[in-house]
Amino acid sequence: MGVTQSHLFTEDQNQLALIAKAIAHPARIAILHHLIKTKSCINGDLVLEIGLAQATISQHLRELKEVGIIQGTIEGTKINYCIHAEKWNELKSLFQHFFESYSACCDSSC
Amino acid sequence: MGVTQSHLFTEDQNQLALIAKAIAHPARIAILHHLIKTKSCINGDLVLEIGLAQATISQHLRELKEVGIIQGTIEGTKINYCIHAEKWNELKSLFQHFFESYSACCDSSC
DNA sequence: ATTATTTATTGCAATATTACGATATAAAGA
DNA sequence: TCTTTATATCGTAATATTGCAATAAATAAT
Repeated sequence: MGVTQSHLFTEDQNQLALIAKAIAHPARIAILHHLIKTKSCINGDLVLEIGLAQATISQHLRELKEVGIIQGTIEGTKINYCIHAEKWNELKSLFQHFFESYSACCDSSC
Repeated sequence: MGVTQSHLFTEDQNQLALIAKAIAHPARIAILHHLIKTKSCINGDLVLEIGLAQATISQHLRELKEVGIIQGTIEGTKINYCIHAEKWNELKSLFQHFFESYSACCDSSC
């Protein structure tokens, strides 16, 4: 028990759920917001920006990296994180399709 | 420990995270897909459609109801669930804004 | 070589999520 | 009224997530 029954669902459903899960934490949204704002691909002074411990931020960064939404390049002892543009657009259109699959037809006639 | 530090983030960040969390499970996406496909606002033969137990489906429906993305109307002993159109559009534009806040400017120059 | 800086990882505690059987509730039909 | 049908809720087990201190690893600076 307690484990998601992925085999019951389609590839698409599982994938969209995974992406949503990556976004489903305010810290990770804050990280993305900050990476977007400071286009220059800022590293982990996210620890100062956001009020969480260094280990926690690092963990959130890893989760974002795992779904491919950000990428990091080593620069001396620091690491430059930034949005992965292609992946971002991919995810963007995934969500777009999801939301548009409904909007077409219906009024709330329930 | 173990509890999300919501006070560190903005209203917007917390809200978007909550919505993402509602979508962040393939069963809930499958439910939404099914409600969209059968416009006629089908009730809980979702239990047959999806392979999960009745109690589990009911729990997922509640979570979707709690963020307002679906609504249910009692109809005898059954309940008609359907997408809540206005909320859907609200969420749609929230995600749209989020994804568009980046797409404007950047290439993956990291 | 030693020390400082930056990030990742490990281990652990607190809490949340997922799933389901059992049971409760409530209306419909016999 | 009694039974059936449909849904919700409760209790509980298994697993996942969140957060942090401590520590490791790796480069830079002295």
